[in-house]
Amino acid sequence: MSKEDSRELGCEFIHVHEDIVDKVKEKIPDDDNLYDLADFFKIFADSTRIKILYVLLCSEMCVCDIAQLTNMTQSAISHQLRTLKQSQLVKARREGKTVFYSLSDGHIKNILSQGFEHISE
Amino acid sequence: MSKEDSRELGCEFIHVHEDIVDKVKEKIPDDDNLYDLADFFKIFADSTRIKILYVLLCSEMCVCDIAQLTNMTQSAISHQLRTLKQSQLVKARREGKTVFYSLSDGHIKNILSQGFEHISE
DNA sequence: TTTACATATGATCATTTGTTCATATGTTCA
DNA sequence: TGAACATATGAACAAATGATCATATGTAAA
Repeated sequence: MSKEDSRELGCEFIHVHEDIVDKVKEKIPDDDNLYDLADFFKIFADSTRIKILYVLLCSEMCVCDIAQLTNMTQSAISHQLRTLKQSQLVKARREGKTVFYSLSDGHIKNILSQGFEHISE
Repeated sequence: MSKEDSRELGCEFIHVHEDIVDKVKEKIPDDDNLYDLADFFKIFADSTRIKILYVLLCSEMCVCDIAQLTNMTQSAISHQLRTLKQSQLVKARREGKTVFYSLSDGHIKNILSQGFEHISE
């Protein structure tokens, strides 16, 4: 590797431990997986959605119940439920005029709990 | 409760199960906690940051190494490391000109793993 | 103390995201 | 069928976010 190349590459550490860097490179997940992972965490990255999930943890519920419990507009909740449904964290069941939403994934409680443990430290 | 009130409140379910709704209300975490929780998940809601964390999972590393491993600008990485440091997920150690970053929290691996399990289903 | 390098940071810009408003769809009951 | 209600949705807007660029800070060696 010429001296010009090494300048372009950046700090000296790269050259000293180039082999280590190469090994680490292999351990990084594919870009597709990383995007999916980020998208997954994005779902929990909004307090309204977290509230909805907490509410549904207790019992299935209709849209306007959730809206009331969370002090949010029916529209806002409906939009977020759509997001949650697309992410398959939530499922819907129609009963006459009302639509009941419930969790469609048993791990949600664990994920929220683990997050909670973290911020409580 | 008058008929006018009930109309304002929304769907009929509210009235039928008002007691249940009240109980659920008690189980929702405080708003402060919800915001903190959302902020916590926000950290993992970006693929660049996840990449950085994966890299640091293997070994401590300097900024430009991370930049090279992630195919990102030194500046972009530095900005994100700042975020991660403020969230106390990462700590820095200076050695001469270079600054070595490393994970400051042992749970990060678990959190990423749990997320990964999820998207692999 | 000047030079070179590693990192940090402020400003800017484009993109994404969440809410609101108005309105559409779907369902029940008179 | 039409009125009333529950939910869904598209458009618009404001706020948040992440990358880039230029430049500043900090450190070591000549």
